[in-house]
Amino acid sequence: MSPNANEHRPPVPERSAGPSDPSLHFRQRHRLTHAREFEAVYTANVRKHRGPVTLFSLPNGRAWPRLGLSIGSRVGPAVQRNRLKRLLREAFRLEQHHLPARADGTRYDLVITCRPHGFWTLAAYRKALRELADSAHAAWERST
RNA sequence: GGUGCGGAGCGGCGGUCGCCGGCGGCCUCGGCCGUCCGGAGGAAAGUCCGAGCACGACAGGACACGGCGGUGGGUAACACCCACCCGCCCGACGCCAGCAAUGGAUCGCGGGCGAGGGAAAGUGCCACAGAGACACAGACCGCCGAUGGCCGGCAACGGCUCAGGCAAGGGUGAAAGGGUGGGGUAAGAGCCCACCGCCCGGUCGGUGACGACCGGGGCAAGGAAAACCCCGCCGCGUGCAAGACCAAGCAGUUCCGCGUCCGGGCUCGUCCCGGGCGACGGUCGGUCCGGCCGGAAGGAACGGGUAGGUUGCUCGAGCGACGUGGCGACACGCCGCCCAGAGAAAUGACCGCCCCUGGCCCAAGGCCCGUCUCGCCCGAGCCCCCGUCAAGUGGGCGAGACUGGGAACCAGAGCCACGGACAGAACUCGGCUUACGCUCCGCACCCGAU
RNA sequence: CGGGGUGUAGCGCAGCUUGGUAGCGCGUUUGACUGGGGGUCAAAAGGUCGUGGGUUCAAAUCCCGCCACCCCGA
Repeated sequence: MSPNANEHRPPVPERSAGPSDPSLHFRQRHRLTHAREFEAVYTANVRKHRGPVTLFSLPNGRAWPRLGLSIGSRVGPAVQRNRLKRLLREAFRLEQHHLPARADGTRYDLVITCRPHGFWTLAAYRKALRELADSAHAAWERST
């Protein structure tokens, strides 16, 4: 959508998404569905920024990561908000097995918030998601 | 080809990875699987009206408050839609004037707009300007001064404008109290007359708004009700986070659940602490005996609000053909169809080919410009000529010719690129309003060719 | 989902009820006082009254639509 989206997208080699990989589902269990789960992630207060995108993180004690999205009405009208959430969900779905895991194999709950911006491409969101999750993981490893 | 009205569609095909709901399987009962089925709109938007539905309140009526307002119809209903009436505006086909370009007027015609009841029920308002602003009004500039008065004159009459008469003209203003023409008069005036307008009454036509005609009235009755108001009609409140159900737990309420003896204490209550006996409850136990435990700790019943789950939740004033009735909105009949139901919120991502659009480039062509020729129209501004006419320059339109020029525009084999409107269901419908690009279809009218 | 409010000069606000002149404070500009600044005094400039329609002779004001922002309730 933005002409300068290429600045955020050095040509990342697409990771192979063939049948050799584990499943790329995005089911109900991959989502945060209650306000108290969002509150828990917010109170942990581990957040990383990249441009207009902010990521909150909290270990969830499960074998899979979970995603929560909080896209306010300031981002745009409903069509644009829906498009942004679809892009972020797709990025999470494709990257879910490359996101960091703790030593015991458990993963993190992630909450993503955005400020208004000209939308990026899917590859740019995948790269941002991976790097932000790694950065948050490093912060948790230091604190424990 | 153009204009107007109405309707339909929204990129297509293939592949890979996914999402929501349904159905069907499998099992470790919570998940997994399926060459299975369905999956955004005309505005889903704004939330401006009208309803359904749900709960609460409610005998009936009146007041208050709010909304609506030509007439008739449509509808579940409406501030919506249809038809008609009235008023206003535009056009110029017909009309008039002009040699013509063109201009003018008002009806018929065509198109558009209108929140369009009542201002002789009442209250208030109409700034500034103006003499006067709603009062059977108003003498600023004006007009007259017939009649009466004064002066002059024998008189006819003349003068003064003192009394007074006048709403025709000027001027002010958004608006000055019917209009035009004639008579009349001292000057004037619906004072009188004709026509037009207005009001009242009647007849006829129409369901009606209203219209036509006839008769009467000399005109009294300004604007504004999207100022208050009056009249008529309509209207209970809250809204799916309405509301209903389920399990668990909690606050709370009610009921049940110790009598007796001895000792001690004090704030002397039939209170507190300790002990014995008996009953009661629980527990061990198949049962009894018995043991252990219990004494305001518990048990039973009722039971919110919030959070959770289920439901409300999509078969409905439904959609699509066809037929009938109606000018139409629409109604009826019959046949066929099932078409999203989430709940931190689904319909997406990527790749390839094609379609549309945009840009680059460009041969011929269309096209444009120029020159020449021909035809038609305008008419006296300029130049020239002239006694005038005529002709020429000039302006406009059309046709043809050019091995003349141009590449902005049209079209286009090819290449490239991003772009593909407005916009996302949240209880459901009917409207309104606003945003919006392109394609296709139907009807009506106009122009050109055949 | 429902309800309410605001939009006027660069900034903050009056004026709207009862329609006819758009005003106040700060700021800006110019001049004077001062050697200069500040300050004071004097004068001036500056407004499609958010936007599009309607009613009216006349609209910031009355009515309707739209836009933007803010607040409240569940």
